[in-house]
Amino acid sequence: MTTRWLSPEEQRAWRAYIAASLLLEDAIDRQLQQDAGMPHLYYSILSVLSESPERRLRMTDLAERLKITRSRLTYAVTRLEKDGMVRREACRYDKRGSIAALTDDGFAVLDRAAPGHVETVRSFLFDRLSEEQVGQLEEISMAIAQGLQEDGTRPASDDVPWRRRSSTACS
Amino acid sequence: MTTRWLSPEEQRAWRAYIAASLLLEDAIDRQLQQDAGMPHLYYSILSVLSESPERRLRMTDLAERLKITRSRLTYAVTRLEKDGMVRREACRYDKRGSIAALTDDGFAVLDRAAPGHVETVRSFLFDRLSEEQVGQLEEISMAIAQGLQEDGTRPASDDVPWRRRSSTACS
DNA sequence: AGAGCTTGGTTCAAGTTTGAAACAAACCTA
DNA sequence: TAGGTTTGTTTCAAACTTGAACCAAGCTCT
Repeated sequence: MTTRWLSPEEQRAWRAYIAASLLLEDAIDRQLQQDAGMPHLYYSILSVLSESPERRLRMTDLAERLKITRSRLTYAVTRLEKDGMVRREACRYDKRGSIAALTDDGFAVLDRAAPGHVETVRSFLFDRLSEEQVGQLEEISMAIAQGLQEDGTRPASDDVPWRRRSSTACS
Repeated sequence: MTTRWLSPEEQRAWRAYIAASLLLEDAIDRQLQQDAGMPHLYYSILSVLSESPERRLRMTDLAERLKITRSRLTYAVTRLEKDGMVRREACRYDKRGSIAALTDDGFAVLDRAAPGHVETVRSFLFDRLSEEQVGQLEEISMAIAQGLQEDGTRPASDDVPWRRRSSTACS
């Protein structure tokens, strides 16, 4: 089967996209590292927890929401716990389970960092896009995410990467 | 000054975008790691080099094109050199300079991996988007990247003799 | 010419991510 | 109910990234 190479338009879109996502993540990471002493992912963990019932969530659910591996989450939560932003609790329904709970300190840090973070996202992203483009970005992102989440086991070819499923993500 | 929080639409777009970019990079990294034994960035390095005149580029130019730090590039090129995909050469115009050159082995690896990579990008990205959306994605990405690059610290004028334009292919 | 600034690139330590392997609890099922 | 499988989480080593510090070579100005 002969390769369907990218058209010039696709080529341009792909390169622009790669560049933009690298630069944006970078800028956000830098800002949060500066102002909150943690990378974007860690901030997102606090953020998701803060919106969850009782400000706590099971590790697996948290990983699922954030679209990251369990192992990566374990490391991150360990660090956040060390810093007193999060506390681990046992799950009483399932003794295997572990629950991450946002501490008051964690909430305070989040609260302090939020305005700066939003400002950054706004100035680097939304201030540059028209209202229409915001809608387009959402649709495009949803389409991409959907394709990557739909349940593993694809027909035939087994060297195609698969991905875990879940609903929507975080800040 | 009171924070301009994200509107519900912006919120949704942001979260969808974060999820999509994480998932996509992840899928691509996994595919390339599988099929070419290297992460996406490393593949991109080979790809950019392969399209450069004489298949070589100065470290700084390479870093600039890829939107990564010099330090990160140094590490990556060291690894690629160890694997024989890239060779470092001295720059004769500027004795400080170091040039990364793609080896024949590197080119061969790139050549073998390219179809699978393109197929992945296509199936996870372009197959899910309409032609219109591809255009939108490019415009949105350009807008974002532009804002993040015109970032003070870089004087616009550049008369360096060995600076050149890139052509086509998929990084 | 040479002091002092800038640029190109690497180095180093600390932090993060990855994927596979290890464990333990929960869930079957014969 | 023992044995096997699946599920939730952590652990470990190896790979990668970060940012600051460093060094050498070019540049500027006097």
